[in-house]
Amino acid sequence: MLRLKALWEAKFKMNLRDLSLKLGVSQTTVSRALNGYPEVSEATRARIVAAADRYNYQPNTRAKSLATGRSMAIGHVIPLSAEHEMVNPVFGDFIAGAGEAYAREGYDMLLSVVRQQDEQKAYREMSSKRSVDGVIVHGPRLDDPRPALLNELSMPFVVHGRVPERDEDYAWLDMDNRRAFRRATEFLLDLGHIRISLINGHETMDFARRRRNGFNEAFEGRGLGVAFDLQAAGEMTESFGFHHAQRLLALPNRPTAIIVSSILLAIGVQRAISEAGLRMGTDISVVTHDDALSYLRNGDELPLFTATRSSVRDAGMRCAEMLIERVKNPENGLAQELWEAELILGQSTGRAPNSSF
Amino acid sequence: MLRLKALWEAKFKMNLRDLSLKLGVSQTTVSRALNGYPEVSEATRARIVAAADRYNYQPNTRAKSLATGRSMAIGHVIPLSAEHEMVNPVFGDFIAGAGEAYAREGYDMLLSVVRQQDEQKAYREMSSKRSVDGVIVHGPRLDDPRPALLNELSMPFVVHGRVPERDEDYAWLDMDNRRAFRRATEFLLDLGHIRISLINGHETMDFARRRRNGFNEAFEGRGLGVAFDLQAAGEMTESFGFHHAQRLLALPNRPTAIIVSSILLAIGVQRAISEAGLRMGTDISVVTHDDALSYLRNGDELPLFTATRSSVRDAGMRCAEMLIERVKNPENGLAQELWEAELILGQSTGRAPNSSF
DNA sequence: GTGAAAGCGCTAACAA
DNA sequence: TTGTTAGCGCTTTCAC
Repeated sequence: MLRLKALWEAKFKMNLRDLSLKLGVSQTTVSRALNGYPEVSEATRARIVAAADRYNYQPNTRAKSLATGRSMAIGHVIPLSAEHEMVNPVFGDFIAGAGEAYAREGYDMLLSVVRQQDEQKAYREMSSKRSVDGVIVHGPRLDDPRPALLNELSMPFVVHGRVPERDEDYAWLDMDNRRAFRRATEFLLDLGHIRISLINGHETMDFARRRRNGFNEAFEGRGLGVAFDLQAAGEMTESFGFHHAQRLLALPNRPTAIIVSSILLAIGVQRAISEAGLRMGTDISVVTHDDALSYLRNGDELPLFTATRSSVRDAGMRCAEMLIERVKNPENGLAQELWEAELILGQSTGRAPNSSF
Repeated sequence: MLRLKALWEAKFKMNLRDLSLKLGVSQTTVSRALNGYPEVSEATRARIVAAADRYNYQPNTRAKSLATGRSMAIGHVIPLSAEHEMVNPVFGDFIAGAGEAYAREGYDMLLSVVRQQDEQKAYREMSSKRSVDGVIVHGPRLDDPRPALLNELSMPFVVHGRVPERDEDYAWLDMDNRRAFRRATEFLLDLGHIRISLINGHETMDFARRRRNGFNEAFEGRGLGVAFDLQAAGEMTESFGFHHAQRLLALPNRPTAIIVSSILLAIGVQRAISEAGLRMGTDISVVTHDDALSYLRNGDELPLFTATRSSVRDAGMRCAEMLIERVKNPENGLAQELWEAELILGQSTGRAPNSSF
């Protein structure tokens, strides 16, 4: 049994010392060879690389980061929606993209899911425990304390989104939500819709404010008054979408189009429309956020709006790249990128039922 | 500038040595006091704890795990759907639950998002780089090589779900998918539905097989033939749900009820129903998987089926607890838990339009 | 081009 | 009850 263990250890739990002993060179040389330092003869390097690979040697990350002072990990603090205790579904897509960048660059991804009241503590801990080299900030809010906190902690970070009224002194990547919602609204106005409703998330979230601004701008740009009675903001849940859509559909002068700000809201809205016996795309147009990729693969036209699953994924990858860049070269300037939202308006966004087109 | 940095370091980058020097005791004593060892006088412990807290001292995790040999981190390897390059949306909920358990127990959560072909490499790396103490296995498949691999690597693990035909020699937690789908189908049969369709995920995924088995058992239990023409399995995407539902609805003898196996499929199905001008719950019943919590908070009846978002969250928490337990006491037996699915059938699952009820 | 030795920040025998 | 000391596995001067 003990022999078996020893054998097994010999095969798998190889460390730098073991390897250097086996090769008859010093640990230093092995380390240098494997880390691509130039002062190793090509012959030795080749021998070492071959052995490392033959014995399946991988450096112990904990030892490595203790020695280098870099943890080679990036932290993500995921806020749990307060009322709802659930994670925003776009998060999975963001992570998929970020994960790809981390894998490529040799970073680990550390996740911490916390309630909002524990958020600051989570960042402080990541900092004082030295568990990450940088963090991605998700879901910036009005008066968000995080950029200041992270600067105080000297923790490199990139914000996915922007803090309202404040986008000077930190690195961020954001979709142009205002522009996207303006374009979508204009598209519906062009089709002859006038009674257009917006079902949005709470405006403590930056993107929700920007989306409403874009929506309003479309009306103002046409010299039309904004129908404030058709705007709503709430929890981005199926239930809110369902109930609010029911309310809208029961209106004497109900909207002919609805712009929906999130996927969960959209599910509820769809259900309300279907239960009311209305046809999407005929009786009522719905512009929403969709699983674009799966439609695109089928060559379909999309019932689509703003940050689609695949663009969130791309954003995740880019945020990760920006942060890694920042961690490696802290002296470089702050990258700030505003992305054009993918916007393909199709099938479910038909004409207004009584438009003159 | 250098002075500022020193000041700052003094305030935040406190380490064990600094703290012990400041207190005039040895590092050992500080370590012992902070880690709750009994052989420290209460007076010293109190002083030390107070100072730690005053200077915001947190042990460096990398150093700690190098010294202890435990990394205090759990790994999750998230498979990216091959065709689709997206993360399954239930994943966010699972993570939320798991994250809570990790936070409570002082573990970090390490995520690695990989394409299926790189999956084994990801596990091997986690093992050889010593970055985690254990892993959660997601989405077990037919002939899944992971349990064997992880056993070979002596890496503690818990499977969320089960590997088909094989549930003896590893720890797992699964929803009783078979039973849940049988109950849901029976419920529809009781309401007078006969033409019931199942839109399922690919049967390489264990839960999909079990769900179909449950569905079929309900028919068999009533002495009814199973309508195989109404069963479909495909990618769990909105697009597949949409197109397949369109096909079903165009049938001369179209189903009066549809059981849908995932949230993305359901969105597509809803859209097809709405575009066809049919009413959910009146013309056609849909049994699906939903954002239960947001409805429950409103005291609504649920249009609900099997692993709801909140039960996935609970499963995540329990899997994490099982794994932590296993990491701490490897000699204990393998925990295996089969959970009853939450199942509240409501509003959208009305009677068959021409049933005799 | 290679190696010896110190040290990253912590824990855990072993002594006292 | 407290302190001394020797690592954990790696990187990185510095000397050869």
